[in-house]
Amino acid sequence: MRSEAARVAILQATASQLAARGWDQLTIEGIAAAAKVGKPTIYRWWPSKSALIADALGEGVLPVMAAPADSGDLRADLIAWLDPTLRLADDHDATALTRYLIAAAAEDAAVGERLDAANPATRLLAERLSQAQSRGELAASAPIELIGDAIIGAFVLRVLRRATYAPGDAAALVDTVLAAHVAPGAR
Amino acid sequence: MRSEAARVAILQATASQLAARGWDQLTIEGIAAAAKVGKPTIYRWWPSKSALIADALGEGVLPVMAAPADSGDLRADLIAWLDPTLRLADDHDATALTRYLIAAAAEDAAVGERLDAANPATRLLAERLSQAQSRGELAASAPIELIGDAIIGAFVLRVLRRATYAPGDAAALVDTVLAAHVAPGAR
Amino acid sequence: MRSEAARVAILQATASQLAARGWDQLTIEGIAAAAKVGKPTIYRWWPSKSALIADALGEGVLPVMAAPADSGDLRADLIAWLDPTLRLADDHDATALTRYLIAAAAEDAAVGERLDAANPATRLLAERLSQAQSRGELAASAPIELIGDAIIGAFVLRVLRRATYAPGDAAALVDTVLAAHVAPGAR
Amino acid sequence: MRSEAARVAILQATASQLAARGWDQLTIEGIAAAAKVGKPTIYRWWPSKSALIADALGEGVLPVMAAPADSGDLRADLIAWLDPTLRLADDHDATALTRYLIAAAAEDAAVGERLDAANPATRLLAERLSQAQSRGELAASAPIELIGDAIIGAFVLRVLRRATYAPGDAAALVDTVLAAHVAPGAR
DNA sequence: GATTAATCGAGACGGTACGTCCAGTCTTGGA
DNA sequence: TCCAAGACTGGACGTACCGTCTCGATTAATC
Repeated sequence: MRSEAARVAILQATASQLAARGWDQLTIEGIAAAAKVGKPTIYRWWPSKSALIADALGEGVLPVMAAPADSGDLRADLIAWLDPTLRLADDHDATALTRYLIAAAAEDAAVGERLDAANPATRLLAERLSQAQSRGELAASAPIELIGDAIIGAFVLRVLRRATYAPGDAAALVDTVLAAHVAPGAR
Repeated sequence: MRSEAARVAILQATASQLAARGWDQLTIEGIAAAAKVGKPTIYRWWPSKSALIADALGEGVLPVMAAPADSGDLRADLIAWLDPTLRLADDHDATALTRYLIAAAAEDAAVGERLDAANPATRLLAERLSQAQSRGELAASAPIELIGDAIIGAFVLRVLRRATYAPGDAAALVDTVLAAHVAPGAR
Repeated sequence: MRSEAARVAILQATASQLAARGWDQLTIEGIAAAAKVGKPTIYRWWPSKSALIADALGEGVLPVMAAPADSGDLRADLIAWLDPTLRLADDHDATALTRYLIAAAAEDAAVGERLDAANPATRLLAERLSQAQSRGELAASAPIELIGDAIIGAFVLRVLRRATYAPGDAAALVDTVLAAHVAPGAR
Repeated sequence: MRSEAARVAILQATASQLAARGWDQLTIEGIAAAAKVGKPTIYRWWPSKSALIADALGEGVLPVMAAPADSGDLRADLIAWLDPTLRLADDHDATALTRYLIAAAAEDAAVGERLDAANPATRLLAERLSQAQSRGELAASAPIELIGDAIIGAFVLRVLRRATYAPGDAAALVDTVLAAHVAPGAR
């Protein structure tokens, strides 16, 4: 019978080890030791490091990004949400976990899909956009998913590039991607 | 005196091993064997796997993406350039190298920077956009770099997500990102 | 729980590799391969090559020298035992293992002690001498250990020097060392 | 033309490195560095570590044992010479070089022969014995070489065994080996 | 006294083995 | 009965030396 306590301990250990040491340095042995569990217990239930991370993502053990606020002004909300995020990307330690997850996603399809499904950023952004759409703030024809991809993709790229932050970046990005779809009378 | 033959053989072996086995499975030992070189020769000159890849990128040993054509119609050119790329992203084998490079970039800052600098996609796209700008096809105020980030970032995200291709994706993405900046009379 | 099979295989591989290749050429890697064992298994239980040899000596895996016969005539028995041994010392291949063990003993105290304790030559010679002593063939005051050291030491020296054998050497050595201690009426 | 300065520096470095680190840890690279000489300069003139040591022995760069005194009383002289030597053998650091040379001799025939030829102990002991013989202190029939082998062999064995010193050992050994050959009226 | 050939130092090369870490499998003993 | 603990085979790690090889720089002997 599978021990729930062990399962949780393992996923939490996975998360903390990933945050602390990175994808490459993440070892099953280390996770087992941190979770006070035998290695075979891990191998019994998960086939690989990636599967562990995919599961840890699903479990919400890995940290979470806040949702954009909903003040009624989509543009302002998105900028307010994006700006500190881009600023944070300057700090390579703060984005370390992001990068580790990107690496994991690049290596393993399951992590990629799970990361996408579990990632609050993607989901919450989509929700905010579709809210705006239902209110008429955004054109009905606006391709919500693509807009999300463009914004988050640009963020990912900046993280990978270790880009430096400049004030106005967030506004420029939001405007670039959003401008074409703002409903005529919305402003 | 450093042996140029060894240097080239090592970088080429790095590229071919990376393409064949992926970032995680990439071993210095394997590279050394493939390059018919002693391990210490590699360690003498490169501190890590990442440094090898960064160098291989600089050397142009890793494959290259074509430039968008310049027919005079920016939108059409970008779509023609982007569409097959997105379609290709359906094929997980074809994008494997892309994903390996993303993983490497996520793990190592040097690779990230080099990948950005050496990546023809980023550069060529920027050139095409700035050409369009100088012709008045694109608004003078258009943030070329951000537009590039949004497009390529969306592509990266789809590769990570193993998204499936749908006809029209390329056009939608280009329109989303570009629409706000097309010069008034340009269409 | 330690694997007995692995332990024995490793000690036997050590012995055969030592005999075949010598102390200097003895590699842990080679032993591991010959014993079909992982290197870490060796390092888990033995800190060094020397410790392996010391253990192999204790296990009796390394070859053994016959005891001197006991015909009642000490001098004749010792000569009969020593003569073929000295003759053999002419053959550098036959004494190779002896030399390897000397080298190992010189490098490592544990091997030295174990070699002394496990070496049947020392022990059997001492037993034969003390038998002779209890029978009155040898003076009660005879320093058995020193006599043993002198005989075996001379042998070791000849092996190191790659001395050539001459008939009568054995008798001369036995007489030199023993004469002073033969009990007056024993002959 | 061969550089004499380099030759001497190399042999001295060999000697000091051997004394300092032992036979096993003796590296050509270390010798070259200590002698401020390129490795090929060593390989040009000596085929192996052993050859270096054999040469260093011939050069007298390696330390030397004193001759037994000649007071006219052979037994007393030998004991006086042997006793401090055996006592010294208790100190494992002091005998380290002896053991290293034994190891080298065991591994390499050339060193064995050279060690024997160059070793003052063997030679000086033989000289002292033959002096005693010519004076009639020792029987004309005494096998000088064997007596030497027995004494020095016993010493070597004690060094290998890391035996502890007991007062009287020297006297007992000398008596054991010598008693049979002291000329009747000599005492 | 200049030229030329040998030898020098330095150190990179292809390799082998080192001793370590971790992977993933298997076995055992205690809960 | 299940699981922690941990030993097992195996393979890659990054390092130390091996013995060989090119390099220029420096001598030493010949011309």
